[in-house]
Amino acid sequence: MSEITSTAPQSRGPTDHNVREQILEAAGEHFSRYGYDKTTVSDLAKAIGFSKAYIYKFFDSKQAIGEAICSKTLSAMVAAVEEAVAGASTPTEKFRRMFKTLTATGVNLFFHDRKLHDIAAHAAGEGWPPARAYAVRIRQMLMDVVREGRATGEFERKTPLDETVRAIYLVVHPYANPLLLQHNLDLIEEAPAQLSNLVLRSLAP
Amino acid sequence: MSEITSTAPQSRGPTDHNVREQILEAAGEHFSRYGYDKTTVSDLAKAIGFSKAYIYKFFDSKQAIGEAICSKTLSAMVAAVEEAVAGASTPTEKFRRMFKTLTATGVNLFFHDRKLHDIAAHAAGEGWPPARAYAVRIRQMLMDVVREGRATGEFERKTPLDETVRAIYLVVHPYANPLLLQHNLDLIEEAPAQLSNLVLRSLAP
DNA sequence: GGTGTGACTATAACCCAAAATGGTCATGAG
DNA sequence: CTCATGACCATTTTGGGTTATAGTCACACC
Repeated sequence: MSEITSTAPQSRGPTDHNVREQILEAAGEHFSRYGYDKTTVSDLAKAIGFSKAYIYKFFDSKQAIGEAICSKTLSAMVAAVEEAVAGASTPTEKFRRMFKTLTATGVNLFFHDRKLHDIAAHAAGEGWPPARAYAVRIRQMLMDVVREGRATGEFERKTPLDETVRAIYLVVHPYANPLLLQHNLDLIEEAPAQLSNLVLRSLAP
Repeated sequence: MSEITSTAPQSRGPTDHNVREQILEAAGEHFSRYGYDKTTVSDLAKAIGFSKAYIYKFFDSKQAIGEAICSKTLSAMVAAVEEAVAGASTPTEKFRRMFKTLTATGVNLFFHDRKLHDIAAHAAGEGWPPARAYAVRIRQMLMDVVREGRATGEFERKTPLDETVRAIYLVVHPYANPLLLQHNLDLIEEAPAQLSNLVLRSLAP
């Protein structure tokens, strides 16, 4: 599972370096336990036995570290969704599972790793590259499913593909985006199924 | 334009009373100009020339005043949407206008009366009665439109009415709810039209 | 009864100096 | 040359003492 390839993840120093990984490991631990704000760069430095200054040989800023961690989190969610989709046979079922898994993993993150969720929500709100990349990835997956459904004749083909995908993404967005998801928790029980049905009705040939 | 009838709007003292209206007038002015938090109950008292204690003869709490103002705001939005819908001939067009006007008035509130928008967003987040009543009202309007569309044969009739309406409401929700709308401002240009198209496709007989 | 208030309390908001933090850089060790 | 840091600065964040605010109540006037 590779991190989400973001636009310009510019990091200083060698991209693969033992220390860089140590930093990320410590950051993952600290951010998850104490949160992004309550973790200082010095904390991370101490955790790996180096000085704070050395951290900045590998990352442009604290935010860059946050983005890397966020990237990992979102990649894990994408992986979970991909796995769920892979296990379905028809495009219809793929879409259902995609929506369901998307919200389920999001909710799971919210309740079981709140601190990491907060980072993801912040990233979504601020348009951090990993959040953008995540959104692009979701749209891609949607497009794949719709394409396949059109190929098999399961979905209608009149509406321009791009328009269809954009609209479906807009439906999914409030549940895929951590920032919005946390305001929709009271709808989580019903929303994925009901919206899946609506979307699939709109896709009927 | 009457305020949104909320569940248990319990207010003290006589429901129609000159002073009560004075309070609401002053509150509308102050909340809109300085915001809910920056307005004190004493400010309102001073504005109408009474003591703070007297305010509490008419309202249970500061929040109760806030709810009343919020109710007015949301009622105005509903009225705007109702007017737009009334001007359309077909259910299809009614739905389009409803969605469009809903987001337009919401965005307008956000940009032109930010302080009142903040109250509405807070109300939505906290589940204040006026916000709930507003949501119910929107769902009612949706149901009216869908019903009419089914009656004229413009919309499909297989899916249970209630399910259809719930799903459509879930689509509209992120743009009707002030709390969510403010996080979707970058989608405002495209969302109403594209989502309207998707919903209408799903309603096709 | 209806109208109206000053005095009171418990809690939340505010303020600001002191401490902590993000980030840089010149320099040293090997 | 690479690896690594302490000293340093500008901005934030924090602690906690003080003030302001929401809400109540007993009472006064008509």
